[in-house]
Amino acid sequence: MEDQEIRKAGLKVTAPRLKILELLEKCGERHVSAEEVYRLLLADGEEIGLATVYRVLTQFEAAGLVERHKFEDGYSVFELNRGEHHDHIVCVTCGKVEEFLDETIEQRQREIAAERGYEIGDHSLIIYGRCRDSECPNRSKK
Amino acid sequence: MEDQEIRKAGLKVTAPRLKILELLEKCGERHVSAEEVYRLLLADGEEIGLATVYRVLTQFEAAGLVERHKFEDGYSVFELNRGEHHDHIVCVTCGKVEEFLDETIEQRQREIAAERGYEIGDHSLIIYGRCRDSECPNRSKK
DNA sequence: CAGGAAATGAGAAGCTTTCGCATGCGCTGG
DNA sequence: CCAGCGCATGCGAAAGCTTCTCATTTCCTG
Repeated sequence: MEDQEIRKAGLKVTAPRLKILELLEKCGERHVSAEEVYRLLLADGEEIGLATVYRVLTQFEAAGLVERHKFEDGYSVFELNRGEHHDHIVCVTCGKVEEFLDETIEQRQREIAAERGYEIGDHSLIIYGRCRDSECPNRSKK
Repeated sequence: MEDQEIRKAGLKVTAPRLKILELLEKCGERHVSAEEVYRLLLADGEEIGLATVYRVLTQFEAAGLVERHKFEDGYSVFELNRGEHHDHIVCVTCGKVEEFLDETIEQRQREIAAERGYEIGDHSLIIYGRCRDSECPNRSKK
C-alpha cells in the first residue's frame, strides 16, 4: 500500500510518514496547512512534532508525492499529487479553493515561454474572486 | 510632481515617502524587495527605518500606487503600478523576471470565473522556467 | 539480532513582516 | 508666519510561519 510510495521516494517507512500520507489521502481535494496536519494527527492520538510534519511534507514534495501551494495569505497548503496538473480559483471572502484546468490557457503558456526563450518548468495560476455563496461567515479559518 | 500622487492617496508628503517613490520610479520594471528599498535608501544617505519602508509600501499598495508580488521565494517584491495589468515569467535559475500579457489567457480566465459563479477580483499567473541565457551564475541575489 | 544510518521530537533560531510607543514633523487655521 | 494637533517615523520588540540543532529513538541491512 502506501509503504511502496514512501519507499519509492527513497525514504524509510516510519509511523509519522505513513500517518501523514494517510491523512492527506483522507483529505482528498482539500488543501491542508502543515499546522493543520499537525493538529489533526495530535487529535488522532499520534505523538508527532510540528517540525517532523514540515520535514516530511517537504520530502514528499521533493519526491513528487504532494504539491505545495502558496496563496496570498502567506502560509503553505498541501495536497496529494494526483498526477494531473491544475490551477486554482480562490474565494477571498471565505477561503474556499476550487481547482480547474483549461487547455487553451495551458497551450498559450507553453507558447509564451517558448517565444521568450524559456524552458518551461512549472507555473502557477491563481484567480482570486468572491464566490456566489459568499454569505459564508467563516473568514480565514486556516 | 510626485507630491500630488502621494497627496491624492490621502497621505502626508514626507521625505521617506518621496524617496521611496523616487526610487521605485528609478527602478522601472525591476522588482525590488522591501529590504532592498531599505538598503538602497540607506546607501543613498537617507535615514530611514525598515518598518517605515514596509508601512509606506503597504500604504502605496492600498492606494494603488504600487503592486506587491509574492513569488515562491517567500518574500514580497514591489513595482510601480503603471496601470496595465500583466503576468510574470520567472527564471528559477537566475531570478530574472519578465512581464507579459496575453489577451487569450485573460479572456479564458474571465470565462472560467463566470462559469463557476465567481465575481473575479484579481489573479496571479506566474510561469516558472529556465531562461536561455542561464549561464547566469547569480543565483538568488535578493 | 546487533550496529549504523536515518528519522524524530522539542525547543531554539531564522526570516520576513508587523506592532507599540515615544519623538518628530507636515499641515491647517489663526 | 506661527502654533498646535495628529499623523508619520524610527527603533526595538514581537508575531507568524518555517527550518535548524541535537540528543534520542527507530528502521533496516547483514
